[in-house]
Amino acid sequence: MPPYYLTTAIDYVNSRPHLGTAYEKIAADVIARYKRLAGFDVRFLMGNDEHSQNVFRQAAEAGLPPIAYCDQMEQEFRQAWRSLDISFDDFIRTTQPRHRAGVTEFAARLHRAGDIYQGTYEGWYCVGCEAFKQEKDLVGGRCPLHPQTEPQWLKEDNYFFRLSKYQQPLLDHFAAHPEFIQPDVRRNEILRLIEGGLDDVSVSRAGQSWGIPLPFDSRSVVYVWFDALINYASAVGFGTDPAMFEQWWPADLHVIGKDITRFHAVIWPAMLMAANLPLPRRIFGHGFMTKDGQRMSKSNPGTIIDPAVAAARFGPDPLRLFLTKEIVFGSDGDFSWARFEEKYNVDLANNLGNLVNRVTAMAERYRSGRLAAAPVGQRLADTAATLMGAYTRAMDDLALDVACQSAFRLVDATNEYIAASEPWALAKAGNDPALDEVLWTAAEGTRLAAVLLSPVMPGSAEAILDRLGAPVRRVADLRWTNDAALLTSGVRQLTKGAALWPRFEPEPSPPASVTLKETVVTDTPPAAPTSIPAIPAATPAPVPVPAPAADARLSIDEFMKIDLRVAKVLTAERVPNSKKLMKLSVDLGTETRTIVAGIAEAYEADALLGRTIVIVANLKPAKLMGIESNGMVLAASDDQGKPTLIGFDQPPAPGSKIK
RNA sequence: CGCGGGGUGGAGCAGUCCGGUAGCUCGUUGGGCUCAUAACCCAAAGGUCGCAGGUUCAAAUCCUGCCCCCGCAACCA
Repeated sequence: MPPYYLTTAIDYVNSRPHLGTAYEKIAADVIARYKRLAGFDVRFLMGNDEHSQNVFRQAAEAGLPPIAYCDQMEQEFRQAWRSLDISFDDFIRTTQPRHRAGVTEFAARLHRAGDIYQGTYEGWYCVGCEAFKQEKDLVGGRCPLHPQTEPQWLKEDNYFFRLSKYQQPLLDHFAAHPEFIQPDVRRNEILRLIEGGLDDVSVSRAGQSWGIPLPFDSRSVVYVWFDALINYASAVGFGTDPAMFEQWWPADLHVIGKDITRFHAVIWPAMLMAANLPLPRRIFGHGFMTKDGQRMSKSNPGTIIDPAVAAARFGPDPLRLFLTKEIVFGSDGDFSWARFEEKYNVDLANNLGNLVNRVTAMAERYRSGRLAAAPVGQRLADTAATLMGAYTRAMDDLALDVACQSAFRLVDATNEYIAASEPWALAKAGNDPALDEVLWTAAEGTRLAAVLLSPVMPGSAEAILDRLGAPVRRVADLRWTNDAALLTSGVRQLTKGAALWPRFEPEPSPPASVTLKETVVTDTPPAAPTSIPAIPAATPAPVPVPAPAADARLSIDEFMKIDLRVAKVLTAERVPNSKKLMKLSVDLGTETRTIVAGIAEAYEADALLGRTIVIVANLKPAKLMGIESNGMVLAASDDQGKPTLIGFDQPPAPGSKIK
């Protein structure tokens, strides 16, 4: 069997997986499963990226050694992927010995090749932050967070990768391999970037412990992104198992997000050239997910969807189908509960599920479930042949959405075939040969649709094949050459079971007077499913509920550290060129303060004048759009991030303490 | 001139690279069927393809200008 090695990006472990990361894994999983179906020896790699300073900090905050924190996160991620039925063959962590060995070897090679050289990074360094600061981040020559300490002009010894040297070789490679980076928009973007000239890049950080030491200078660690990219090689034995590496490298496909295409399409290939290794065959930069049209972001909690919650709605397969079929692979896509439910009803309840139901019901009713092979109806056979061609072409082009549509056209064609051949009429007329042919053909059309959909909906495909009494029912055993055709031999025992996807009946919509904007949007489904989906995940996993922090409650002393005060707005003006910021001067009784608040989207300046508000009075100053803010205005935020100011029924005197 | 995405029947989207009858899903209307999950099948209505110019025998598609919406970053202390 020819090998096929594909990877997803490895994930930062400083937050739990969300629907966007899940989308990437699902898409890659569909490709992996399709390749297995097509007869390839597939190796599907995923993993976690652990050597980031954020992770180090996050662990410290959680009071854990970094590695223990990463161990925990690994379980979270594995659990999430299991609940989505992701069939990865290997899961790499950048803290594993095999990866350290790979990175060490890689860095040594580039160093030997003369493509890593020592340089210095110069800049302002704040001892308080333990970080370099850009000139623009300093306020009056001081770090805004540590105004007492004098920033130092530091030179840090740093190692650089000679990326500039590979500009022309990269352009040559792009010219010779137009399919190297897809889709085309990404390719053009990267081409322009390379044509614009490439600068050498820093590949090391000095004075840090959380990372992989440079083999030629143990005082420095490998920069996290350099470290991370090498996972694709180290996972198949680079630096540890030459025979294995020989077998799997180069990777056939890197599935990544569009935000990291430049790392994968520019730096990574250049690194491989420098190491004298073959380049991956294809890189695909998929788009991003939005929720109800809004970018998923942490500052907008209503947009964050837990993939396990989405999968728990109807089971993992409807989610996998929705993301694969409804989003043009390569473009951005939107998720909304309403659309998800609609597509569930249309595709699964009405069409595929109903088809399985009517086929098995007719088999039971007319033939006690037992069907013997019969000639296949020509009109369906012709349609099926066309659709299978379209399906494989689409899959091979990574047009996953188009492939799904082809599969569903076969579902439609089978439904149409049944309507046109009217088996119920044949039964009444006692036309047994014709009835046998129609029942067999309909069962075969349905079985074939299940095979085509098996990469997208593996658990469901097995359930369907089972009911159809198909000769091969386990997804892992399906082979394109044997199973992807309308069969004309054998005897089957079909079983009608409970509906695979019971129709979802939405709650009656709220009164029309409630405008959508004011409806609070949450990240949980609007209503519970009316019945439990019949198809469990291959590995049923309980929905993980985020564990509440052990005891996050404050003591009264801690609370008292926060100085909340009543303040009266004296002046208010929008900060020029800003979208959200309003500059306020407020009366605190004893003094007048300038505060910059992110409320300009919700409040007009005039409406704020004279208003009594609540502020945090003892916050460290911060500079926003060049204006120093001395406090924070308290406001409630809805899930869309829109603030509503706190008010009083009787305005107290400015300066009053709040507790 | 910060970067990027988008404007196509009532809703949500494809099609735009490579010009040639504007397509899909939902919804609406009418009909059919009764094997099936009020499902399925057939048919119909409904579109100045954001606006204005230009190129062309021919423009949703190519060129120019403009308008509008949405992300990201700057800015949510």
